[in-house]
Amino acid sequence: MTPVTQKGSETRASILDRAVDLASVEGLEGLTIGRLATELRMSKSGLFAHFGSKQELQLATVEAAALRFRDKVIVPSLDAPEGAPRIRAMGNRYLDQMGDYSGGCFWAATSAEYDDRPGPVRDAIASALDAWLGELERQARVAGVERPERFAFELYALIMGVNSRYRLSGDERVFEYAREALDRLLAELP
Amino acid sequence: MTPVTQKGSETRASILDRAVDLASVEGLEGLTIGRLATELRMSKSGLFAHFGSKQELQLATVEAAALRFRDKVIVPSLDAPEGAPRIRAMGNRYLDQMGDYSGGCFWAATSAEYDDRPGPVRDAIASALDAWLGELERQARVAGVERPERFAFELYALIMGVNSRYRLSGDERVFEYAREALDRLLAELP
DNA sequence: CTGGTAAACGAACGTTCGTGCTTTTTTATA
DNA sequence: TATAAAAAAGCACGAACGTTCGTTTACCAG
Repeated sequence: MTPVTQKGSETRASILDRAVDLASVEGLEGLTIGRLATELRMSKSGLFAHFGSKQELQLATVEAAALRFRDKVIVPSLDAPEGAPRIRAMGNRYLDQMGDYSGGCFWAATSAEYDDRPGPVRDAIASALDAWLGELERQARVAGVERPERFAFELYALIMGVNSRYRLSGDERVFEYAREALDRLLAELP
Repeated sequence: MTPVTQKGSETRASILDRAVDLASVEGLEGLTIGRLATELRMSKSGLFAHFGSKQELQLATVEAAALRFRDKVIVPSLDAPEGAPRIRAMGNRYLDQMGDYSGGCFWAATSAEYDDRPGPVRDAIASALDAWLGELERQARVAGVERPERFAFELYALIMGVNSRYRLSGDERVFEYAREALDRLLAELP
């Protein structure tokens, strides 16, 4: 009979959960199988067997980060009506989550790490970010923005800028600046 | 008699020049003494002797990157009058230089790498970026901007956003978006 | 109870990392 | 040109990296 939950997939999920946190701090190259195993009180080889190679672990980590992003930012914003309210909801969700204890933004860390490093990992990161930009653009279009790609870029830049400045200088005023700038962007709507 | 140029300091300079390029791609952790030595056709130990530790090499690399930034972005902008014209000049210089040779922006790569990694290297990166933000802020103040810190943050976010998006997606429209947004920011001036 | 399979393990591999020591080569000046 | 200092190289180290191997444990089907 087919078991309802395989033991292995639970382990795999808990590995990836920790891997996303670790990679947010150390990067996907700095993410080390040995360290991951130590933190999870597993053997290196046992952990390794779940993925077969470091690159497969990295790709699985990117995928897990995308799922977490969906859960923490996208899904909770679906309550808000499409267009301006949802844009505001997503922006706020993202900014809120950034102040968390968590190791900073996975996407800011890894996209900067891989932007000059061709390969499947970079491609996975790029397509996840493209999807996020695309969603922002789609909502901007619904909101009646005249140039949705420009709008999406500016919003993206603001959010990444907040992450960068807040993480490095600890200056909390940047949250205020970003929310004001978002207001200014949304105020242009017809 | 005092020699006009010491051999060692030339070598050191050429090491750091290459180190900045390498760190822009691989990060300051991925910057490896062995690889640096191989590329410069030196022995690991000979190169190592110039710095004494990897951390000293990293700190010297940050310093060299700051000097290069000064030469490529700040100094050429000093022709422009202070205030709005100089802000525009610095922004354009930065954007121009970004399309240059591969390697991307040293500061974008390393600040994301070290924002969760306490220590002297992080401090050096942070203070260099603070100086850059401070200069933007100072020019904004001269230009009569009502809230120079907010202005400086938005400009910083735009420039880093361009770097991030251009490096990852190759979309050249972001340059246009950023220049438009800068125009919009400057148009608010009294 | 038995047999088979999935999961985790411990040990070891070859390589590369940063870092010491010692020796050789190069450079600058008396 | 001789010589002392500076620069570079050679060699070796312990640790950590990703990876492979053979083995042991846990679980479920017959």
